Amino acid sequence: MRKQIRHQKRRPTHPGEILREDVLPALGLTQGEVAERLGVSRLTVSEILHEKRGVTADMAIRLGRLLGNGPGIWLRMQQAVDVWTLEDRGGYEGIEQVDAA
Amino acid sequence: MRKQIRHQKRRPTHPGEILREDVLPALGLTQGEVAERLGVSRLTVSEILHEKRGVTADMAIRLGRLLGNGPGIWLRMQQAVDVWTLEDRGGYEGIEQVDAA
DNA sequence: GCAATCTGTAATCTACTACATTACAATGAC
DNA sequence: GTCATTGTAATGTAGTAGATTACAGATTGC
Repeated sequence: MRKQIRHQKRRPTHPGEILREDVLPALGLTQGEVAERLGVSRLTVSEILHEKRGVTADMAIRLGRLLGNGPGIWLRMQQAVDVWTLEDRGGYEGIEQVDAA
Repeated sequence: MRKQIRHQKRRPTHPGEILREDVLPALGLTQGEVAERLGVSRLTVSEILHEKRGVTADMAIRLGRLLGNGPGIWLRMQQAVDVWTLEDRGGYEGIEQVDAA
């Protein structure tokens, strides 16, 4: 268990989960084929699918092109994970809000 | 001049510009004071203000706490700059959209 | 059963970038 | 003129994405 002071209890969905469970199965392509089309290595695809890496802006653009939906969805999902992870880790308690003059 | 095939012509506003031109002046704090409150070095603040660096998720959280508006605004702005920069640089022309099976 | 394909993953190396610290010169306020 | 503030260079650390290579464990076709 971890502290949950003022942020979401559950970690938001990692984009890799969507890719792994929904997107890729619907495409009928192997990881290697997807990697080739994206212009990245198979390892890169595999690690994203297993949530070992984040989706960078570069990867989001590639995914957006491949899937035709633009980079936004993937970036927003990744961002949510990033923020959650950092806030969960803590270290921001000392930052006090300033009152706008 | 640069190519502009199918994306925005102008680079989106860097979060540093907003911080530099609107937010910080309204606060009446020096860069050093802001840095101290954020828990980062003065150099970090200065370089963000001058758009020499991006706003990371960590910095967005810090700014969001300091200003009371959460990390979202800063992250979205940074994201827009990142995507624009990468697309402007090019290298994605080879990626063809797949038709969802 | 056997061979080929696909997948997970480890190891290694490179590159980039954020960040801290220190230092110094230029600017500005008083 | 003095002091605070700022821009910036130099240097070092750390984290992470990415490529490549290699190998072991499925899975599938025949």
